[in-house]
Amino acid sequence: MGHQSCIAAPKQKLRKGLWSPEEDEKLYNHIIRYGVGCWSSVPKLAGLQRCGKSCRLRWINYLRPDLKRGSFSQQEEDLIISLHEILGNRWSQIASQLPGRTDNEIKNFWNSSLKKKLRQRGIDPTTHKPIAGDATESQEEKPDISTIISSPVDQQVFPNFEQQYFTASMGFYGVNNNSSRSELCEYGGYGESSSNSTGGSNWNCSSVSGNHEVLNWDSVTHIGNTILEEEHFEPKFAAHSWQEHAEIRGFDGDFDVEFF
DNA sequence: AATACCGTCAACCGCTGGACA
DNA sequence: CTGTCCAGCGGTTGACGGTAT
Repeated sequence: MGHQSCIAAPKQKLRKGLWSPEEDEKLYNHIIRYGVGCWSSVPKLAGLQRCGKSCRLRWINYLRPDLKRGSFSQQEEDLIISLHEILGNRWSQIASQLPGRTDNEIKNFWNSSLKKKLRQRGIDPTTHKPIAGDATESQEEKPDISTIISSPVDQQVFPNFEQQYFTASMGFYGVNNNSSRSELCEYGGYGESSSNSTGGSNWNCSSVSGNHEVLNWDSVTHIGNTILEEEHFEPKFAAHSWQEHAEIRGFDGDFDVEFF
């Protein structure tokens, strides 16, 4: 099962290793002109001796025009840490909350820098809990995470959804514990019309376009109570309201949530 | 000056799950 | 149901540059 990775065609040997500027140019021009389509056909159409997988990676991690370059800001750093506490090593999900950053970039940043920083603060980067024997010091040095994540109780807004979280830097989030994977869903849809749904029991992330963030009301079996209430969102978090959320995000007037 | 060591980052590898025949 | 193809994901590797010895 699964697909074979970058096996060279019998006739021509596929290139590996670092990309040359010429290769970058070919790939970039091809995708700008024709779009991605099927990655496995991209190298042939673009005139590259690379496998489709390599092209895809090069585009996603380096050539994409919307990529943000340069070092991570303090806000991004805090966000990665707080998201990692919730999501673990789900780099792509973490990356989806940081516009212009790739999963690879975040993973590298985590492994080369953030892990070390957390250890220096006496925090286990895996569990995000104080390292044994270093509890006192780490408690003192640990940043006030309530400024990053808090746990609002806005049942009247989302009566069927118990897991709603506010993050000062990200906005308002719910947790989708669909099957074995939990994931964050950003709430919003401000300024949009609202409708309701009764059939579901959990949220699913939808696409985010512009400043319009919407949610899918998805039918899954349960809400991620267990994981987050027990492990992540205990009393240390203060409550925030939707109004507060709106104010922090800088919305004027009414805001609404769109269900579909 | 040489080289050993370390940190960073781009790229690869192997695996998974979805779509489809 | 099974096999194949594909995109996507996370772990790992290797190249490279900077710093220490």
